[in-house]
Amino acid sequence: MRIASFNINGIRARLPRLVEWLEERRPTVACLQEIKCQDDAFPAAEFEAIGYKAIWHGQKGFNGVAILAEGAGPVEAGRGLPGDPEDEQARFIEADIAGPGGPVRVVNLYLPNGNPHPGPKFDYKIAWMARLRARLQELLAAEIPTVVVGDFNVIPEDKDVFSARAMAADALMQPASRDAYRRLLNDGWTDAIDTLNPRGGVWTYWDYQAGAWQRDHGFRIDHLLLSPQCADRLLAAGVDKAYRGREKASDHAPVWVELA
DNA sequence: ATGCCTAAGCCCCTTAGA
Repeated sequence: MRIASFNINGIRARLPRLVEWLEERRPTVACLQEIKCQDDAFPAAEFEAIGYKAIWHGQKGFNGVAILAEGAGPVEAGRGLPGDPEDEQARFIEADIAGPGGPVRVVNLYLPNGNPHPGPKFDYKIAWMARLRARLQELLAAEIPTVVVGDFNVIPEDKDVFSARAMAADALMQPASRDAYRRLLNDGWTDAIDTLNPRGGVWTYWDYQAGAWQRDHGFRIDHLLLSPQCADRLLAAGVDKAYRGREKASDHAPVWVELA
């Protein structure tokens, strides 16, 4: 099965491009971030028409996540990141997906950006990452085959950015952000793209500004983390880079992992 | 040091993104 993740930056503005990608690539599961719409505005019928059932967690104007799956569709297993009842931002949804190798839990997240650093938005990011770690530790302890995907808004190492110097002040690569991401990996999650591209130089995001796409000034912030049960089944992982170059593209490209 | 683009709210500028 192939599980994909795509920060689409507005589902209404991107719908024709998104349908195009789904039909051309046919991922088994497609996790979307930054849908930027309220629940009643989610275009579920358009996805049904091409064979995908969906669950979604939206909010007005910003954020918002969704999981699409072929066949029987996703079975929701939770929405909203546990650990802070005050947090109402729509950034987290979990589902179980039936597969030929047994069910797989898919966690789809849109981690806070955290800029500007320092400041309250950065503090929210780091606190969110601590809550995420706690939730993911529960899933590891349960030994559920799990794939955690999404826009993590963390550049894990200098090899994951076109210029570490240009981005040095950014929240995406502050030591506190990287340490929190490293702690996740140390708990037992496998970063699929990094494992298959250990020398780096793989980008998943290119800014709209300053000709970043034309200059290939990107970085890697969209990640696919595999629990040990899924890491054993890793066949391939990659970036659908060409979609970033199309008309009306998102500033992110889709990423995907293929499991046996 | 700053803006470079883009989407969406709400209503043509502001907020947020990364």
